[in-house]
Amino acid sequence: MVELTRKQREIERRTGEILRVAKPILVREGFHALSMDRVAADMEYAKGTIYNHFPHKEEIVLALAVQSMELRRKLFEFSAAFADNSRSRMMAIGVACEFYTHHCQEDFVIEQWMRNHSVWEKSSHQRQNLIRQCEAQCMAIVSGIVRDGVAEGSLLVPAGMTNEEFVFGFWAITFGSQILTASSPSLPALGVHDPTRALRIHCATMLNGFEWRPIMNLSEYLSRSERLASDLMPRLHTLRDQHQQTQV
Amino acid sequence: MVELTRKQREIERRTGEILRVAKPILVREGFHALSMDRVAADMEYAKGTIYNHFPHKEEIVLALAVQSMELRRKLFEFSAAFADNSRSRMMAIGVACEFYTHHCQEDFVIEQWMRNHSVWEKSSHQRQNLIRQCEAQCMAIVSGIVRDGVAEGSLLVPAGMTNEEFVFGFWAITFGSQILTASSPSLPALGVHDPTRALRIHCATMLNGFEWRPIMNLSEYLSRSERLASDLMPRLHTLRDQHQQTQV
DNA sequence: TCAATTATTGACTTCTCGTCAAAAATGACA
DNA sequence: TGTCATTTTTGACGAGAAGTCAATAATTGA
Repeated sequence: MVELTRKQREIERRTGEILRVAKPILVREGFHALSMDRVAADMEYAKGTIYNHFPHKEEIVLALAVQSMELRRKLFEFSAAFADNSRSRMMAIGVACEFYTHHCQEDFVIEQWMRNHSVWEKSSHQRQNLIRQCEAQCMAIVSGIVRDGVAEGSLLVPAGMTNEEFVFGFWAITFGSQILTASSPSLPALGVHDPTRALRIHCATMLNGFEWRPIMNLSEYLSRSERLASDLMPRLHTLRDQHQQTQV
Repeated sequence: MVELTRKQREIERRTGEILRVAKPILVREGFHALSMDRVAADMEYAKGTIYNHFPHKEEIVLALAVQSMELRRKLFEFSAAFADNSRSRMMAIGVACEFYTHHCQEDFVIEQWMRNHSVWEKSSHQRQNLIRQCEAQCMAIVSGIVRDGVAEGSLLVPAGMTNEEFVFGFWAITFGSQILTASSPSLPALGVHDPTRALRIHCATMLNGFEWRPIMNLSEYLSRSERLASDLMPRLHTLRDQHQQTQV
């Protein structure tokens, strides 16, 4: 029994190693470059062994995506508890998103691959569910903040709109901005020189537009964001490094 | 000379046919399923002939993307001229985006493939530039509306923010919402039952938040959007059908 | 120690990409 | 119309990746 678990542990360890080898290939050279032969060669195992762990490379991508989504959830969990009033907590989520975009670029790239239709479709329901769960947990964290805001009386979500639909708008603008920043040929050439700052301004406008108190004017909002970011970011760095330790 | 052009025309016609054959494969079965062998077989030509037209399949995707972006631009051009005051014109752009998402789904899927890093990187600068141009034209149309709004005095873009950065927010939220709707496993399960309506509400909030006059309350905005949509949509359908005729 | 179970291996089949020499079609000119 | 240079088309081919599976090796329990 003890021996069995030793072997079992050995196998689990190798699963992690496969992911560690596959991640930079996927992130830096793309899905096409990630081949089972290559992973096997890099690890000095036979290809069949890799297939014992993952039935195809799409499953490797989803396994990586599970890690990335878990990191995101951890960042959200931590950030959501970092401030006191609901609006600041929402702003802290914004900081977490900025952190994820700028300092967890690899994970962000992986999330994009995960959202690729052909990758998603081919992978196991089990891992799909893990991702869905993680997504739901992230949503629960943020919509929880909205719920608290409503309960505090500092926010009124429009009639006929769920808290989650309220969150959806912020999710969409953050996510869309990330993708455009990463994939639109040349935002600066289009006149978009500082997408991060622009995003902050738009979020501020939305928060004010929904009258989420305390209302702040723009410069107030921006300086608070800056302060929040410099307080929160070091902690997020630690969190991220811890998370990466766990993956070994 | 006349003979030469006949041959030339024959070749151009076939380029179009390749795209017509490739489009449904890419859209319905994904990039992976789009193989040169398959296109050749479907058209009853040899593979080498297809390679005479396109050096690899990535180039086919970008050629399709050029068509899709041109359709988008046409929709924007038409919509931007459809209303009189600047805020309504901005709302008309929103309607055009909704139309594109719901009634030009194939083109939207193609745009996503175009934004895929490995596809983009491999394709010719010439086609990349066509796409960039189209993107810039779309941006120019929308930022033009913003400029007009500022000139009319019905809108004040925050200091230190370009018109394009102002547009960027709307672009991001619209685009992000489209991607999430298309790729997030189950928005309804997350509590997002009507993303389209949610998006409208968020856009309304942003427009009001930036004090783009005439300010409207939510129900006013939604009923106006609805009216604008029912006026504009039939024209956009015509426009789309015309565009598809040209591609033959 | 040995048989049963489990894990690993890499050769093999199938598929696609992208190339290129040979074959076919075209066109200009006598 | 016949000839020949040019252009276009063809499909066989090499390279390389996906995924399978029978043979081999390692591990375990008795």
